Amino acid sequence: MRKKDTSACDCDVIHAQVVKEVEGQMLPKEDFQAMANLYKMYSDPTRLKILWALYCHEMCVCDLAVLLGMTKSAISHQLKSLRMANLVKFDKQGKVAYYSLVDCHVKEIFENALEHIKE
Amino acid sequence: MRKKDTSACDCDVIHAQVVKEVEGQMLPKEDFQAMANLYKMYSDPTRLKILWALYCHEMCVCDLAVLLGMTKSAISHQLKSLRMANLVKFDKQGKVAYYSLVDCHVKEIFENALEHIKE
DNA sequence: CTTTCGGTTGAACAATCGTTCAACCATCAT
DNA sequence: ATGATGGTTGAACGATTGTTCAACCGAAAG
Repeated sequence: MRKKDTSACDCDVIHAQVVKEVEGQMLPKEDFQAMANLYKMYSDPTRLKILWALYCHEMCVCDLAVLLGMTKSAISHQLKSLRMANLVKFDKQGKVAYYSLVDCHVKEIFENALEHIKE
Repeated sequence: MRKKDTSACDCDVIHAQVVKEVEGQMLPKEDFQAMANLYKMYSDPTRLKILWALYCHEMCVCDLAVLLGMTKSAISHQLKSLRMANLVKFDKQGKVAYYSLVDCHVKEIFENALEHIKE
C-alpha cells in the first residue's frame, strides 16, 4: 500500500490508485503557471476597479487617477501590467492615451466573482 | 473643463462627464476587495493544482503532498486558505481528512482561464 | 525655443505572500 | 502507556507585490 518516500514530499501515499489516476489528468505545469499569472491580474482591488471602470467606458490615465483618487504613476504601473497580460489596450491621440478592454472576458470574471460572493 | 486638484490624485480631470458617469456605476469598494480576495486564491500555481486535483477526485493531505511533490505542511497551509475562502471543504474520517470542492464554480474558473490563455 | 501637460519609467520602500521548520494535537496500533 | 501516523499550527525566512517618488519623454501651446 505504501510507497517509499523518495520525492520532495515528507510522507507516504495513502491512496496510490487515486493519486495515479489524478496524476494522469493533471495539466502541464506551464498551464497552471499561466492561469495563476492571469488570475493575479484580478487579485488586486485597484486593478479590478480599473477594469470595471474601463468596462463602463474607455478612459485616460488622468481620468482613472481622479476616479480612483490615486496618482497617475500608480495607475500607469497597473495599466502596464494589464497591458502585458493582454487585458487592456490603448489608443494614443495626441497627448492623451485612451485605455479600453481588449475583450469581454472581463464581464464573465465579474459575474463569476459576484455570484460567489453572494453565498 | 478642469477641476481643482483637491484629492489624493496628482492631476486634473480631463473628461469630467465620463468620470462622473462611471463614478455612478462603480461598485462599493468592499465588493472590489472581496473579489480581489477570491481571485487571489486562483493566483498561485500550487493552489490551482490542488483545486484541479480535487476537481478530479477528493483527496487527503498526504495524497496531495505526494502528487505535487510538496510537504504536508505546505499543502495544509494552502488548504486552510482555500477553506477560509469557502472553495474547499473536508470530511474527517478517523485520522484521514478527505478534501473536496465546495461547488463547481471552479470548473468555470478553469474554462475561462484556459480560453484566455489560447489567444 | 521653452513651458506645460499627459503619461511612462525605475529604484526604493513597506507590506504581503508561500514555503520551510519544528513543535504540536488526535487517532490508531502495539 | 508508547509509538507511529495524518494533519495542523505559528514563527521565520526570502521572494514578490503595490505604491511612492523623482526623473524623464513626447506632443501641444505659448
